[in-house]
Amino acid sequence: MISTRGRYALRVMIDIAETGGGFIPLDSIAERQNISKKYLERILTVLTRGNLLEGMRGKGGGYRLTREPKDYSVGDILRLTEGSLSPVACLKEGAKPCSLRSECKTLPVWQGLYDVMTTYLDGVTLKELIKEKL
Amino acid sequence: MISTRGRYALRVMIDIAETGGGFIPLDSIAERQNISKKYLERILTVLTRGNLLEGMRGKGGGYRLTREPKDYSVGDILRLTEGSLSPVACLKEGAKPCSLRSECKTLPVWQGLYDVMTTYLDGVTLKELIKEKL
DNA sequence: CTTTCAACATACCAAATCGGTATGTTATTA
DNA sequence: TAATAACATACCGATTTGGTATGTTGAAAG
Repeated sequence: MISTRGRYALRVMIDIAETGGGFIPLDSIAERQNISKKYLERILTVLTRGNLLEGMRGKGGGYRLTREPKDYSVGDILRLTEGSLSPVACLKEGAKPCSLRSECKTLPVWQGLYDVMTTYLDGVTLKELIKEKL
Repeated sequence: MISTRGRYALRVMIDIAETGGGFIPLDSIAERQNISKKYLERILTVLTRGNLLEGMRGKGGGYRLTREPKDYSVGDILRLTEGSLSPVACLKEGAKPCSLRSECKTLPVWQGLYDVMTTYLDGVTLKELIKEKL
């Protein structure tokens, strides 16, 4: 349902948020989180392209947040890495409108499910998930 | 996320609930719902094995509900056909307990998501989805 | 008692997705 | 110019998904 891409992405965002304000190299994230470097690289690429992270090359480079932890919702992170949070294809943004839409008896169920999911996930921010620095 | 198996299953349950109290043959369901007969057969097998439906062979046979529409929740139907409603593997019933469970910062998120989903889906019954017979 | 109807049981298949790896290029700093 | 580390592509095996084919069993009608 939520694949490792999204789950790893969330863990990585928490990791970076906790580790500090500077650029964090991929290698150290992979080590702490116990994720294959190459696989993690693909996930970080998505996060960077989506402007949730900023990448910096060369020595002293790495990744850092582009905003404050309180300004990331879990929904933001998952929507980007998973593609969509829609539980069914017909509710995905950009899906071809179903011809039976008006008479579909199941649509309200999916819409309702979609709503409770997004409300919940958009309500949790990174800030609430990181360990406060003492 | 929710595959056609679960979506079809829900449509079929609504169909059977609306069509009446007798045995409804697969062929007529497939026709009304525009689903391939052979694929539908597999879904109905799951629903029958899970005791959500009762099958009857031979002429005059077909499928019928084993309970009243108000006693089926959407969650029941989807849990059976989709296997689980858990959004992540580590929360599936019977999953090997994650060794990092106590320190996992993302687990509460998944648990919370799981909770809002099941609360919602278990709160919607078949009865609310069928067209009242006038 | 045999034909017909319709559920039940297996096995197979193509395409897509998932999780992961390999190889190489570009930009930054020491 | 050498080391570092992000960026870019392309490939791969295993699993899941959606679907089909073939045949068997049981119940009712004739």
